[in-house]
Amino acid sequence: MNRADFIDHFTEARAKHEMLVFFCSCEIVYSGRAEAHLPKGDRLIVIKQDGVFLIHQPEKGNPINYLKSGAELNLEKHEGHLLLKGKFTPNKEFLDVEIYTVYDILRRRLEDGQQQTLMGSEADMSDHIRDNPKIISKDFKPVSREEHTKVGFLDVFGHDGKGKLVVIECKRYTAGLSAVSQLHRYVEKIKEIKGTKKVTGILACPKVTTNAKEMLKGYGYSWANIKPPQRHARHDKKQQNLSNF
Amino acid sequence: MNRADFIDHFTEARAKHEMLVFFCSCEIVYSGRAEAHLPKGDRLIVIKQDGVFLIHQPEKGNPINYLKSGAELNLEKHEGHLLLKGKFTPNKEFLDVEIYTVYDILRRRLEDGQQQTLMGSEADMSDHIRDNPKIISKDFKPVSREEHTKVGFLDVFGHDGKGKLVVIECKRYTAGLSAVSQLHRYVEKIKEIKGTKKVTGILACPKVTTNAKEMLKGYGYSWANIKPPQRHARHDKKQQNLSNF
DNA sequence: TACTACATCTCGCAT
DNA sequence: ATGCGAGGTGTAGTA
Repeated sequence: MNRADFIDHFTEARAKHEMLVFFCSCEIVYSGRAEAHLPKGDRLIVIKQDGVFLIHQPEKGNPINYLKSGAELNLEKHEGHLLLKGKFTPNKEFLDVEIYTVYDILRRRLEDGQQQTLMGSEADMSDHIRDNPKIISKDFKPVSREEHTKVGFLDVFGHDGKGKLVVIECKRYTAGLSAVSQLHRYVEKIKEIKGTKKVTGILACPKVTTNAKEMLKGYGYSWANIKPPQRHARHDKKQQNLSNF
Repeated sequence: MNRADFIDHFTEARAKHEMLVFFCSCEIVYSGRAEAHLPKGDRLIVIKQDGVFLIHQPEKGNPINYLKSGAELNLEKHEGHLLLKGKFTPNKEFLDVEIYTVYDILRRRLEDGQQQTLMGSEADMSDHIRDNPKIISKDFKPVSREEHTKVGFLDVFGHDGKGKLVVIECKRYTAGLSAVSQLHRYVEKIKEIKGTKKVTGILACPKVTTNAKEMLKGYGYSWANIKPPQRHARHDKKQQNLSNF
């Protein structure tokens, strides 16, 4: 597309805080938390209303380059190309895009104040355990949930009714070595703070890797096979649609 | 835009593996690894050539909803709206988008086979330490780097020339509690495997959080203040441009 | 601001 | 396929 038209679109879109997307051929240099270079190719560039700057290749899910919300963007006219310079000052990050050809462009003010409601997070799991402690064991008595202390953030904390403290770490999917390390860190800290050795750990998750299971055993901790709660299992049935909401 | 035109654009774009982006008003339900609902609002929808399906709100960096590469997409005609149904079979994930209005649309086949070169990763750090062991300490002798063992993945492994084994974990930015836990896990496993207590850990990174520093000390490990190597410090100078490459 | 941990994390790599 | 850990992780929540 015409170079002068693109400059106008860019300038107006930024001034009016419109969403701006375009296809182009470009070459990219990123400098900041690392140094990166991407040779010339076709990409989708997205500039959001809040300054978010995304560059997508035609495949793969993640942007190949980006700047976060609040980035400053400037378009420089050079001979033979345009230089779109992005700057994110707080982190001293720079994203420079040498634009050779702009193929197509869209811009529009989008209105959206909606937030997504989500079910099945780790917080939902700890809620579920707190409300249904029997799924951990007959004796488990929860005391707190999602507690932020010097210890760390304990998903669920309680005792077994026989004087032994219990730390529960929830994971919504397969737990690996790092989950066991995390649990261990909490247990050790509780021991230190409470001044007792009678503390144990439970990993609550639907699956544990083999190595993690061994490591759990080595520490004398245990695994509670628990799935994250999903209220709406609509897609397991034959039919599902939006009107369920 | 016209509903029949949109259907044609969608169908052709998918058939020709073109990139397809459009602004629309829509309502969204995700079901799979969690259950989510996003009420009606204006969004940018991106469908990539490989089936990646992204839905962006007008602010914030991450897509509010998405399906990974390989998703199947189907457009159903309903009365009063279109229903764009995405399915990612491997994970039994479903993303249904009820489209009320399509404002603008772009589609094009993008050609890009380029890969980004990146400097300053954690691997670069471990390289750097291996080649310059003195930055850790006068005595440190590296033995291996980026080694996959049953223990896990050791960034750098070596000894101090006095019979003590040394495990080094690199972090490119601030190391927190989890980094110390990770290092501890490696050290403990090495002790077990080698059958010796003479093993210590070093955290190599430019910064450590206060709590992590305490935890390190508690284990008797140490911190090596090391920055990830960045060959091109162009933006620290007055001038930078793409032709440096 | 610093710190912590989740995430529909994603991604690559090695087994 | 599974396991494991990095990521320019991003993001939210809290002290």
